[in-house]
Amino acid sequence: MDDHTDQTRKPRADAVRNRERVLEAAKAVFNAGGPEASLEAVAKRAGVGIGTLYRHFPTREDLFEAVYRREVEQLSELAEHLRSAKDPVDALRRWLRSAVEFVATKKGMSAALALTYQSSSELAAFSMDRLTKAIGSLLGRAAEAGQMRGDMSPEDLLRALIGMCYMHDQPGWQSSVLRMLDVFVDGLRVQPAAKAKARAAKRTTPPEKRKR
Amino acid sequence: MDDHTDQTRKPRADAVRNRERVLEAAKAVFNAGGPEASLEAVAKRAGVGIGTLYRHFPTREDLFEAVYRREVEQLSELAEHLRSAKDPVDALRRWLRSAVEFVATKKGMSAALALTYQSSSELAAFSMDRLTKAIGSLLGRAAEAGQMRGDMSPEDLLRALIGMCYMHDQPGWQSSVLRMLDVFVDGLRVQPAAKAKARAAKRTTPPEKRKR
DNA sequence: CCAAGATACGGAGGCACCCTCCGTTTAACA
DNA sequence: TGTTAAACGGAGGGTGCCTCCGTATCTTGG
Repeated sequence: MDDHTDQTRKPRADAVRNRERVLEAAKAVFNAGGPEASLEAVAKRAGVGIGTLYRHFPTREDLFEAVYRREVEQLSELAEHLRSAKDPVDALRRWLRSAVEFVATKKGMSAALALTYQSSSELAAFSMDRLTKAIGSLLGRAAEAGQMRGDMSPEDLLRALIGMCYMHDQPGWQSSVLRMLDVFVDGLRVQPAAKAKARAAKRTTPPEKRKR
Repeated sequence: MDDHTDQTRKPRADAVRNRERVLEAAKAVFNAGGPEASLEAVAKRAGVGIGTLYRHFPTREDLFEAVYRREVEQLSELAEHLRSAKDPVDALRRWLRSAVEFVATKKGMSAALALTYQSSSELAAFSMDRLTKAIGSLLGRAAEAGQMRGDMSPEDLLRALIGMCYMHDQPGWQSSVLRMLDVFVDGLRVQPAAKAKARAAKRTTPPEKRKR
């Protein structure tokens, strides 16, 4: 009875490949057809059997969650890449734009997300954490370079971003949010004259919230 | 060709009755089983055939919308009744409590509501209007009686209410919201000493937002 | 009160999708 | 290359969706 075989086996290549394919297909199908789209359609688009889909993602919610998680991770990685951009402020701006785009493509999925978020608060925690860190990284670099106020926490910025996107049912919301974000980033920017003062305030008591 | 028959006929009694029954059943079934609940279950509970249900509400969304509208109207009517209560401040407080309860029973339906709101912005407009008027009526009476500040608009109060309920996934959110509302109403209350001043300020420039 | 016509009712039936189950295939390891 | 665990695919039973139409019921004019 050689039960010493509990050393984990390498996962099968086809399994890994298929999982990836299904995620890709699901992203496309859900974005196009909304959260009610047929899972059989997803399987067909992925070029796998329906059984395979169900083995990887036993419930519809599991699939939602996985797709969403993956995209959050991609946003997070984008922040990683943007860290090496020349202009830190521009990098932050670009990342925010990508985030808005991310929300935009999820338009049809908002109901599904509400449902998923409700059933798995762990997912909410995960994405908040990930996104906060992404923003924090970009924000921190810009602050260290002395180009931005240091008294805005990543959490605050994320909340502002979410709040702005929350009104995404009005027509033209996207450009509106983009405009607001630009204004916002400009506001965060350290004015040349005030640069020294901002650097001094970086790790001390945050200054009183400026009016208008 | 006597086409003068366009004088509207009285609607059939059974049709009216069945419509009402379906709405009642839908409310119960959706609250219990979430927005995915079977429409056939709704029909069965209402004691009507599935065909009848579909004639009255051709799509699932139509049914959602009708149920929701009806409840908003009930909230609105409650405000009407509360207008004749003795204590205007207490009336407002009671209405707010009912509104929170209304949200609470909709817990499972939040995803459906998101969906419905998205597809029919007219519904959103309707309910905002209705609820704003309901609050306005209670608020106005309390202000006229000199028991409350007159510089809070119904829209603001409604927004605050919605905002507070927006966090309804944390455990214990309901009591938290109720507590916050109490604080809020207390804050709106005119202090005996300041009563005269408040009455004077009623229709002029709002005073600076009070601290703490 | 009755007849006639308008209107609403119910549920059978066809269809799409959900999800499980298991015989077949394939990749990892020795 | 053989063995075996793991993954694959899709047939099939079940459920819910929605339409369609013969039947039942209500309103109205006489």
